[in-house]
Amino acid sequence: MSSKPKTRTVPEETIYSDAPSAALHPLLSVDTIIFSVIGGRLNVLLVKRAFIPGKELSYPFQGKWALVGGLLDTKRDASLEDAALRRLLEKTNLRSPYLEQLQSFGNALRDPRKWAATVVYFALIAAEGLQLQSGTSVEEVRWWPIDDAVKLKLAFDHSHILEVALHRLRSKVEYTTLPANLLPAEFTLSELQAIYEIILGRSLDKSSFRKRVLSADFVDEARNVRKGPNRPAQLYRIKPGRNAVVFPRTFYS
Amino acid sequence: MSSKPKTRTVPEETIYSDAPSAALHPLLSVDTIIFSVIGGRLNVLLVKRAFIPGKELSYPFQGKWALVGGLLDTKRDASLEDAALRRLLEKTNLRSPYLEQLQSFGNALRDPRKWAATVVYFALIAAEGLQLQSGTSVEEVRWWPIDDAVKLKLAFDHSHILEVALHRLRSKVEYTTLPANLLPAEFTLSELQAIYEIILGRSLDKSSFRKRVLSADFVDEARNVRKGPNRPAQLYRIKPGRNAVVFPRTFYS
DNA sequence: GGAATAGTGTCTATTAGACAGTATGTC
DNA sequence: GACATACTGTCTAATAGACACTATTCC
Repeated sequence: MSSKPKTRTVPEETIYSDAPSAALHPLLSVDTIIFSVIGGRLNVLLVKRAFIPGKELSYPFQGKWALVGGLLDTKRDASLEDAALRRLLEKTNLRSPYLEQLQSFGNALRDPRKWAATVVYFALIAAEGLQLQSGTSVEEVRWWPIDDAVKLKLAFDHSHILEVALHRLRSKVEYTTLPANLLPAEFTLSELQAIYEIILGRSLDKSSFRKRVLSADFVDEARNVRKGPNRPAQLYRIKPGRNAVVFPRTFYS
Repeated sequence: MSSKPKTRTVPEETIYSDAPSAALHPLLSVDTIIFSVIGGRLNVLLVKRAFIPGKELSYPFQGKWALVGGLLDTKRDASLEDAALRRLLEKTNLRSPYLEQLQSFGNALRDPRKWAATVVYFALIAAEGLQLQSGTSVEEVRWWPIDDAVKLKLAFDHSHILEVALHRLRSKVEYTTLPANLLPAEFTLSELQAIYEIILGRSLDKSSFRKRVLSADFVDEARNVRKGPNRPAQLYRIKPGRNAVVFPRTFYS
């Protein structure tokens, strides 16, 4: 996904701008919010910022929990999304199959060092069998149940960003098939329904849920069934290229 | 809305980063896409980049049409949104009552000078009675009918950005009350329906449209009526704080 | 009264939700 | 057969769309 930038770089002083001081660049970073459902609860992936004694001014919020991210590196990142994927991999050893852009945040005060902007991505992934691993400048990586995470005082304005992401997630659950990404490639409709119920925080009628999902035409029957101590359940998989279909209505009840 | 940044600025060389070359900053700009319905057609506001002889390298795409925007100025802009509003005012003399963030775009190749990212906002406004005025580095400002605008080769990746914005607009029209922002403060339901029909490119049933809008509870009856050579029409205004209500269903027909 | 647009009433088709009932596996 | 969960069928209520009808103004 990465490729070497090919731009000719014009020396900064010569870049024409109608602003008086274009050389006063802001910092630009990327952050990624990864959600997963683990043990029946919605979780978010956070990293604890390393302690680097003597660098408190230039590396703030030491020891604080934060979203996964970091400064953009124009030498190594071909695009914003590349940057987010690279940071995710570097800091947590995780590869996300896709990223959706949430929003950008930028102002003079969110970073104690200087004017800073961040482009935030988010993704839903199946947590099963993932190998997390603390990477660069990270003391610890772990999943936080969402109810605990929102009570933390995260680094920078990350608590605020998390709230925005949660709001977006909850609203998208109402009318899209996005949450299917929280499951492994093959899943049963009951498993999918459980995911919806966890995120929405209320139960849904089985019959309408199935009608809704099947008529949205975004899953294919898989070959196999899920065995258990009861009637086996048909497995489904997301149709290729359909990972966020929009339902024509929201859930009622 | 602007306030003076209060951050203490740490010299760049001392900013700790886990990236090897944090000093290689990308350019950060903001761009704004303003839509309006004029003469029964959807229009977008574009500016023509000035000719500045001898500055072709440092000020690219001279003479090309572009979205309204420019580099961020950390001295003058307290936030990304402030920056977008300031550029809009500077370059076109327009004040937008609100801005919605569309998306950010950033990669190594979209700007010939260097790695560049832009945070893009969009807004729908009522065009009537607006005084456009070409500002800084702008040779011309004007409304372009959308069908013509998409055929232009805009500066940078602005043609691509315009397509993304159009897609977002058309999809939001299906299930939100956003298009009401294209009308002046007071409007009739017939006028609102006409706006929806223009953007959707198809006609809607009057009865269902009215039921839908009124039951969404986002307009209040105004005092006045709109007079004409026929039965006068009730005027409505958007309820305070309700400028983008979501309908529980999309339009069918 | 005629023209024109505003606004309403009624019927139908669709469908979400409720909920009971049936199906199919394990033990 | 008991059980557990998968899956389906039927009824009801809500409502979007179609479309005809009425209302109110200017001329």
